[in-house]
Amino acid sequence: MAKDITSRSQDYSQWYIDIVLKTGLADYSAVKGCMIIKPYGFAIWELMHDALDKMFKDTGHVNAYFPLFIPKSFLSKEAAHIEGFAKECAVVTHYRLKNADDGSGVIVDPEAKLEEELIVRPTSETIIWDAYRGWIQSYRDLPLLINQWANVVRWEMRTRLFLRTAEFLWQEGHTAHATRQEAEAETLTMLNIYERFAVEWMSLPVLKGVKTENERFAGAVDTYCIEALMQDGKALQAGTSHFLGQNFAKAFEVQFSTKDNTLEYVWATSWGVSTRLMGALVMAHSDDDGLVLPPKLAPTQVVIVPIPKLLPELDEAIGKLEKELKGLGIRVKVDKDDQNRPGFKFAEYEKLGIPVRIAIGARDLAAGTIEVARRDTKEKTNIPLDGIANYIDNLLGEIQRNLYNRALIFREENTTSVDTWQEFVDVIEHKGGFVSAHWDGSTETELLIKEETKATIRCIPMSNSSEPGNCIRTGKPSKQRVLFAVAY
RNA sequence: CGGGGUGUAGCGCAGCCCGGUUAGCGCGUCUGCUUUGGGAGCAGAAGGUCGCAGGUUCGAAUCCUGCCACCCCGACCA
Repeated sequence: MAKDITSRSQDYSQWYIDIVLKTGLADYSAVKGCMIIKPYGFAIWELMHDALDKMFKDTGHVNAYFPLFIPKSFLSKEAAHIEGFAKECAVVTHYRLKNADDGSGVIVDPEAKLEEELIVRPTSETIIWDAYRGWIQSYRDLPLLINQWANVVRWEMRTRLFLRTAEFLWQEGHTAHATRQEAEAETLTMLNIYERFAVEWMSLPVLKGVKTENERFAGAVDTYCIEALMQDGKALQAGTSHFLGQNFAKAFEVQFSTKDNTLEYVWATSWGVSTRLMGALVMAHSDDDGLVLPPKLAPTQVVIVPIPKLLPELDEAIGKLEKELKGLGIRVKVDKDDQNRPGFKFAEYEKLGIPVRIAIGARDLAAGTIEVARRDTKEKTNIPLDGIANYIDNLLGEIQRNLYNRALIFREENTTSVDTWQEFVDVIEHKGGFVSAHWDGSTETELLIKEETKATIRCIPMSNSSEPGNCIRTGKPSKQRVLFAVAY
């Protein structure tokens, strides 16, 4: 086991913190609840960004940037929306500092009070819809498919690295459509993109579903989500896509002329994923030795460790191998550093989660093989040098799939269908994971269950078939099962 | 906002209860030599306003008061 990482069985929460801090993904900062994303962590986020950004653009979206500050009055225009965010907004009240008269340092200049206070965006619906009013006049202006990559601030009581921080990075898509059907289709298109990203890039199985009224985004008509299961049996919402109906169009008076020359409010969606995905990535695959990264999101996919002495012919063989791998588009690093010994490097790269490690020394050269070690299974194999690049390329694909399959099996083993309250409580308390159970559809019951067990309804799965039954808690009739879990 | 914890070298800690030379230890760093197929060995060296501010005392890392910061757990939430 890694020297400096707490084991999962000992303290899961500390394990997560150790992984994040000690693999250089992130660090705490001078500001409470805010984090520094360090170069290694940011490199992973950039790979996520690039993959998602391409998917957005391939489906017709364009990027733009809206202001960090939102006039206070905007937030109060949509009643449900403000209610959802009011408690966690940072407010800018002044615009100038000055030196204190007593020389004790700088103070806020009381003379420089803003006429209208500014809210640091917790999300950008309001400022964007205020702008859309001016951009949309006719059906010819629709659809409007805009995304922005930005930071947002939500003043959380309790924060956790990546999973919940006061400031975080995300993308937020905000689209406007002429018809309800089109907006609903857009909501689902984006949900499917998130699912595809989770599965294909993060090797993360996710469940698509609809949120209950209680868990819905403030201001949305429907909130769809992808939910993932972490290794400790807790659920994590990994992405959301909202059908906003005409709520924001009405709040911000955004109307358009139809072909029939009538005035109608536009239909809207918004959707987002955040740096929280980094947390999901860590908690889905990593182990007591450190990070385990899916190859597609690994900043370095293959590391080559030469075994000293680095004689000219060994150096030459490594150079050739590096070139071949790069030729296949593989992100490869050669560690010729003479300061650290191979054993140290092995441990270090395992900690960093690099999917494939190649060791090559004089012994291998003589035998015409190299040692290939995969991070996911810890297997080491001697492979002939001949045709090695293609072998590695395939191996990366296999690791990507293996991580997904492993996580999928874990989720299946940790999804339990229950029909009695006793079973429900027992599974939530002892086994964890997703619990599929009947629910009477009322918010009161949902809140009651939450109070009694800490479990919340993660979603009403979209794959659900209707199945009559009785509510797990109240016994009232239920049309279908929903998914409960204790969540992050 | 409640409960708990921490703050001493870059990192991890001891010392504090019971005040007293020059504040220690491990890791890391630097220099040199030997090493190198799973976290190297030896020798030497550098590195500290002991979280901040007061107080008690001949004397404070240590006792007292106040403050600050961060972390963990809980309530709230993506």
